Amino acid sequence: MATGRTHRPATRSRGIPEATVARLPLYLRALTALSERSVPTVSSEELAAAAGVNSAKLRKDFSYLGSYGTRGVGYDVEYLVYQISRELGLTQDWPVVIVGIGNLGAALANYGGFASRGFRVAALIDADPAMAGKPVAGIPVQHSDELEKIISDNGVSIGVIATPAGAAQPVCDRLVAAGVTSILNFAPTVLSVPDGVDVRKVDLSIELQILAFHEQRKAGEESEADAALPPVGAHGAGSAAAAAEATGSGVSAQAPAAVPTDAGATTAAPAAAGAGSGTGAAAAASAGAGRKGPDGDVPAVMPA
Amino acid sequence: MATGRTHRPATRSRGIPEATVARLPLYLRALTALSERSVPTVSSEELAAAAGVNSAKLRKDFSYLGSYGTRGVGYDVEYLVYQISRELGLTQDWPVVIVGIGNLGAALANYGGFASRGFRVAALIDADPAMAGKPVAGIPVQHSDELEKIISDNGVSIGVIATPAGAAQPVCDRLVAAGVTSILNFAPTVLSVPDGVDVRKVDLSIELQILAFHEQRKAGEESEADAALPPVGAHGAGSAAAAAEATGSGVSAQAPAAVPTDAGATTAAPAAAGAGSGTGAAAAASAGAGRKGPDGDVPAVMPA
DNA sequence: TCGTGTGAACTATTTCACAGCA
DNA sequence: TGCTGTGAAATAGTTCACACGA
Repeated sequence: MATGRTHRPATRSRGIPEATVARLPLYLRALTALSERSVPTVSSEELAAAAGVNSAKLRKDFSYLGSYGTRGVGYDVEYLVYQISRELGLTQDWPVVIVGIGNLGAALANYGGFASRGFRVAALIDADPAMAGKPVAGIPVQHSDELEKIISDNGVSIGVIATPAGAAQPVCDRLVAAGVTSILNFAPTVLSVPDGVDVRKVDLSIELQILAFHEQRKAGEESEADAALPPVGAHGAGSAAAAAEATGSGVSAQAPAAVPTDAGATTAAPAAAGAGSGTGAAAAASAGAGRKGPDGDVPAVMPA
Repeated sequence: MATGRTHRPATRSRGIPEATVARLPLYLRALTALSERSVPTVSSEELAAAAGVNSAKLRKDFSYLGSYGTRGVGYDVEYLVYQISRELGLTQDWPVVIVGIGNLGAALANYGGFASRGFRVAALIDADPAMAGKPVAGIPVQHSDELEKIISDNGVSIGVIATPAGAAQPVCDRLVAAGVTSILNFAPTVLSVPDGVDVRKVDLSIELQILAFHEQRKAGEESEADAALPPVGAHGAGSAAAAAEATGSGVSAQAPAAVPTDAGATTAAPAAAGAGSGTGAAAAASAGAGRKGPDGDVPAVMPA
């Protein structure tokens, strides 16, 4: 593998920035809501507000798709819904399989937004024989032995992994071998996939940790300097609407802004520890002496 | 606020970039795994592989935390686990409440990684009286009437919303009013919160749509002159994919790289359509005339 | 007159590449 | 000798601000 350092001619894709692609679903949702209310047109300002972004960004995003608006007026809701749907590939049907029908898998299977927008749950797969045949969300669970057959029979190219961490990689490998080229991973593991396969991950634990980081900062700031922000006792600021005004003002800064959900995707972890491990138990000697750390104790952070 | 464009002394936070913060949990997980295997030290190369990033990025990330490595050797696993945990604020206990104990809420409550790493499920809350008292994951569900009391009694500052979309904003408002300053939202809605409150969202539908976008690109590249795309009687613009160009045959490129999970957070949608709606059924007249689109019909994209 | 579309400026993030320490 | 730590260069993404068309 190695070879060049994966320079890659850079973000191919017709040129729509990833950041923009990630926001299209947001716009689409807001537009769909407007459409349902039969609103004929929206301005970038209004739509941006509904989608939770600022209008300049929205206009820039749309500019990558083409010129679908009308100066002095705004955007035609229906037309834009169509254009974005098409751009996202939602005008076609995407059969998906969900592997791992535990609590989470069942929740995903029942998730309404799943069926809408072109996604169709082609099958629910679980390794537990006892689950086989049991209907979840109206769909009978199938045993994982069938995985390959299901994938090819249905032309599935998107797989959702909701298995325990340990089973994720093996399942992923099988999915990929069977032809899946896009994976949504809910298991707390870094998946290694061949080039050309996309992986996106959703990780509760990571999200919480990011929140904790900011939460900790807030707490520290209280006493430090600016008091304004977190108003004592309970109750958070009141200003809710305040921010309104649009653009400027509010903003707020400490907004998480944009944080990668990431996706080791494609490139994927190359060597990924792979070998090694052989070490096995051994080294009960515990870890390093008290390195620079004045504290040898070390925390806890119990593993999952 | 208004004043300068919210310059804010800049990202307060000691200066650790958001992108880095978002990766710390990843490193932590990899390190914890190594720690369990009693591996004493790791090089940036190894750890990076395990975390699914490249070593340069990892070293740069760590450099924001301080100089915790040893040249020529690597990083002391235990020590690094501690440092990152501390940085993320995981050395303290974070009580969290999960609101909305449906399929998803139950899955979250049962999620192991939840309890670990300093997070503790302080309470499960649901609006359905029938749920009250029923234990989920060993914790009895409490009625939402108790929400405020639970928040303050337990000093909860992090809330998880797993309710249906419609209930999300009201629940969010109550959580915030009760003192919660960090919210993890699983409901497919843009939450509006006051300044100082962080919101992160996890949205299955959005992730799938992003995958679909890339999947579509892959399909189109295969045959270059897209054929499979949506014929659709309507369809305004022509060229659709076409442009693709394909650049590097090797495809690859379309790696999602880093895409924001985002978080409208803070600023949040101000006006957000709010009112309106009253329109109700009315306007069956359908939307605007056939604007530039030669197609008045418009697609489907059924709403959720 | 109003709001889109967009070049340009600015900010954030990633990658390079190499000096320097254990 | 090997690997960290980090300026500097290269990219990516956001925001500004304003010309232009309906």
